[in-house]
Amino acid sequence: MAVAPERELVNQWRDLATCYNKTAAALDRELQEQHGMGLSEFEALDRLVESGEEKVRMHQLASDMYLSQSALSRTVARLERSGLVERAICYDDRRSVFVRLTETGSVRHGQARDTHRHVLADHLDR
Amino acid sequence: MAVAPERELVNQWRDLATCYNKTAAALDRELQEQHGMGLSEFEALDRLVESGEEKVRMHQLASDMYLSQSALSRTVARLERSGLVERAICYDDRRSVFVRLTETGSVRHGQARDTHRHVLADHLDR
DNA sequence: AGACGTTACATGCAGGCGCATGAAATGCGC
DNA sequence: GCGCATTTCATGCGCCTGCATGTAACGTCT
Repeated sequence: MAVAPERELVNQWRDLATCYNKTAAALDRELQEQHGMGLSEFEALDRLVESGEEKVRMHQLASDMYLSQSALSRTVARLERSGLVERAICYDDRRSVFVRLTETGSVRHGQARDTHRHVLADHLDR
Repeated sequence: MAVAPERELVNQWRDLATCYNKTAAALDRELQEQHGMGLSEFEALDRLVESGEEKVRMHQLASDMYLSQSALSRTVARLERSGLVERAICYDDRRSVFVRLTETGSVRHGQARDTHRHVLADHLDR
């Protein structure tokens, strides 16, 4: 009688893992094929747009993402290389780096957003 | 009125991603530190034990895991290198490979299992 | 001002993953 | 039995990740 909750816990974990991995894989595939960007890139863009701010510090961006600091640094580097984002010096605190959405970044995000939401609707049931 | 469900969907996805990544990271860290094995290794062992069978085909093992076929192949290779598992030829179908738990594999799984369940209890609420 | 601990990013490195491919065994149609 | 598509697993390759570390800027204490 004390073993049932444990099985329940494991099943819950497996469902979580399966659902996450399937959804993440689908998102990454669709975003890559249709918009030439990976999942982390899109998620970073999405946070950036959503913040409402014109430019956001790396650290702040990292804070509400699951990515590590180093992974975010490289993600932003990829976005910059693609021209979707620009880095700018923060004069208040010269250690920090501002990340700013470019014009094309805004457009590309808008397009990718539809794909993103659509895949989510397909894989997450309410 | 038609935008609220969309936000809800995105929030659901973010919660899922955050929960999964935090849990997976904790599992991997604890299993690595305390038992010298990664998360995929443990999950594979767990499926193996749970099957009840003495030996299981690779393909069957892969079927109820989120891992790709190539990733599973390497995971089993690592387990074999650590002596927790053995590969055996399947004489019915010589393309297939049986995976069999070793004595030490069984012991190590039993130990790691406690860590695994404990971490799950910490990170998943019912 | 000078020294020291802290914070914010970038980067070398090792390791895991998925995709595409390779190699071997199987099954199917003729 | 022969050829050809299919299945099953292994592996080369490129990419991404986290950890540990390096570098520069900041803050504090004296």
